[in-house]
Amino acid sequence: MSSNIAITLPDGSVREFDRPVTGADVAASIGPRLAKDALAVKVDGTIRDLTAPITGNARIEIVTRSHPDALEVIRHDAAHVLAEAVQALYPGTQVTIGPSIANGFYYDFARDEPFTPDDLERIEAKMREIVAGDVPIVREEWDRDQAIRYFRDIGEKYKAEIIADLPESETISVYRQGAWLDLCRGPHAPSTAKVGTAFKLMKVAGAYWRGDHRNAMLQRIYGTAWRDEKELKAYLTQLEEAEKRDHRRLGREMDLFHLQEEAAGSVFWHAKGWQLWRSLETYMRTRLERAGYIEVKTPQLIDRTLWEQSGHWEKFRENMFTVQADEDKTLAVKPMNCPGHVQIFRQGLKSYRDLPMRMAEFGACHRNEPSGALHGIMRVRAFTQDDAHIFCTEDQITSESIAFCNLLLAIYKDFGFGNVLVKFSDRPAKRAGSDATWDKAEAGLKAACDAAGLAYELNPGEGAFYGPKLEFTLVDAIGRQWQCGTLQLDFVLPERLDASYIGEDGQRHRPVMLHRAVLGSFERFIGILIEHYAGRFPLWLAPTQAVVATITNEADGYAAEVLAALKARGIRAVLDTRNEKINLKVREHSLQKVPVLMVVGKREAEERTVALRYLGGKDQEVLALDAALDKLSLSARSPAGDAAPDLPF
RNA sequence: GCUGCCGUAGCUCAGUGGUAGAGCACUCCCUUGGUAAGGGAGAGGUCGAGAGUUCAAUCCUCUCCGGCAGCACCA
Repeated sequence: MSSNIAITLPDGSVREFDRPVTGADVAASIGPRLAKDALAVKVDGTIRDLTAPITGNARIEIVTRSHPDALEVIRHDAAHVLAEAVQALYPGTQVTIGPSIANGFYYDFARDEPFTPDDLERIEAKMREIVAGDVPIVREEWDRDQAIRYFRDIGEKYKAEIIADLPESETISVYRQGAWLDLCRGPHAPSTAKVGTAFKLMKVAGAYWRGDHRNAMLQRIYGTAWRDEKELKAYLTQLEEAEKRDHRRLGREMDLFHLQEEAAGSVFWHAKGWQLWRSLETYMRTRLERAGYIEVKTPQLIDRTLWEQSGHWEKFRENMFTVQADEDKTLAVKPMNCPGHVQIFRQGLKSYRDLPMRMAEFGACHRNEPSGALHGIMRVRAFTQDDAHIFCTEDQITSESIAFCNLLLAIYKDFGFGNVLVKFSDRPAKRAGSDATWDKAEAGLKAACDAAGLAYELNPGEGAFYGPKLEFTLVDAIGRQWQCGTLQLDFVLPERLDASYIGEDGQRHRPVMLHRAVLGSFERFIGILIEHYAGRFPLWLAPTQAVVATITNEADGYAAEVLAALKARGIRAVLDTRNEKINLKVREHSLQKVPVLMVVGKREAEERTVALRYLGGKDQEVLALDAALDKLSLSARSPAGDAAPDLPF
């Protein structure tokens, strides 16, 4: 005990101790209440057990339930309690791993019998018993071989395997709660009671041992856990809210599209859904035109030989649909548009003066996705990309990347996606192209992010073999993340498919290809929009923008006039002259999420006005017909506008 | 693709070894009503497909198809 230990607390105050201390000691020195509430301690930014010795000067925070990191500890504890409960109820079940995750925790078990929903109830009840038992959770450090032997002897093959695979330097720690124990790195709260009561088992599902599909399938039990009942309830309510915006439900309720088993993975677009699509497509077309793109259309069916040349046949064969056209002729339905675009580029001699050539296609692609991957219209087998390939020189990579980032941000902003996350994947170990080229390409992408004010997360070594890439993830109205856009540099395909241009020097050169998409696919993006807006589309996107609803059939004539006037202004409106009360009409069109309701009765017919009611509002606004028309056509304008091109980039 | 669950009227769901029910929607009639469900009557189902067990299958068994959740996949 030669030197003192200085413990710095979050408020900046320093406490001196004359010997090694623990988080529990420090908490106790501050107050009994804190000592009681403590779950763990954060030492220089790392969460540790309260009993972990602190041997040197440190900044510490006592982690109580209100601490930002408390949930991490609570959920991890909950996972252990879950494992104990399961082994108590179902002897012979092997435990594997059980981490805390976003919103909760899970534990993977190896057991021949499947767990049923009834089992989950029993397990949860048992967990509550264990928590109520207030059993101390105690850390022990074991010898490696002894640990392997122990777990092997009690039949815990998976645990033994985990230990055997831990690096030699790793301390083998075990946490004991009562008679039960588990191999675990920790940290844990001092007692099972700290889990609290605000948890719930949610579902059981399969998961591969170590996430590898060649391994055994384990049973994963998911649970959620929170600081208190109020948080738990808020979370469950949020799940319900998310369910209400499910695009599959809204797609049906709003008559946008349907799916059926004879065409699994392909969408039947109904009139309203297709209107939505067309609005989006028109918008994108305007955007692309203004950004200097040309639009093309390439074949659905292309001979196998071209796919062999492009490399798809070798790398992507499994996901491709093929057609046996003749005995010796195999065609493939295109899974991507790039080879087709290169064919167009290759027609005629290209000059450096033609570059950059920005070639866009709303390309309908088919990929035979695994059945388990299909999900509503978000993950389908037939989809249309907002695809484009920019053929350019290496010198143009940076400016083209910047232009693309700006375009992408502007588009996302038009849908209210202000928060965009970027992942930057740089050169992988196995790659094509020279280091000098990669240097240029990576620098170009980085410059693009900087110029667009985008912070990016680095994904080292995760680039495609043919070039580095950016992936753009947007955050929707309820905080969920969707990866949509992408920008990939490609030095390989122009080579494989022999694309070239004549440079200033009169020699042939390889263009660089930038693969890029903003929406990703129309299907998926529309699905995201449905959920993001909860079906309440902004006026310019809403399939039906206005309904003219009559109160009495004495207003039918005038209502028809109003409808005609709306249509003349290009507003998508329908007439509701049914012999029904206005209450019913308001209700039904509100449920259909029509943005504007124009109610006309005897009074409006006489005064040539309309009573406007906006979706979600209770108030009505009575305007002269012309004023109402002006107002609506103004607010129904697409954000892309129809202004002159804002070139050049 | 893997594990588990599921498939009954347009939708949401009950139900039973002896060929089926509710609510909403739909159709018709009455009602002309001022901002989120007016009233009445009626019609509607090869119980996902195929095979098996059984005197008898929507129900039990198997296979297939599709859906849901998760895992794996997303070049």
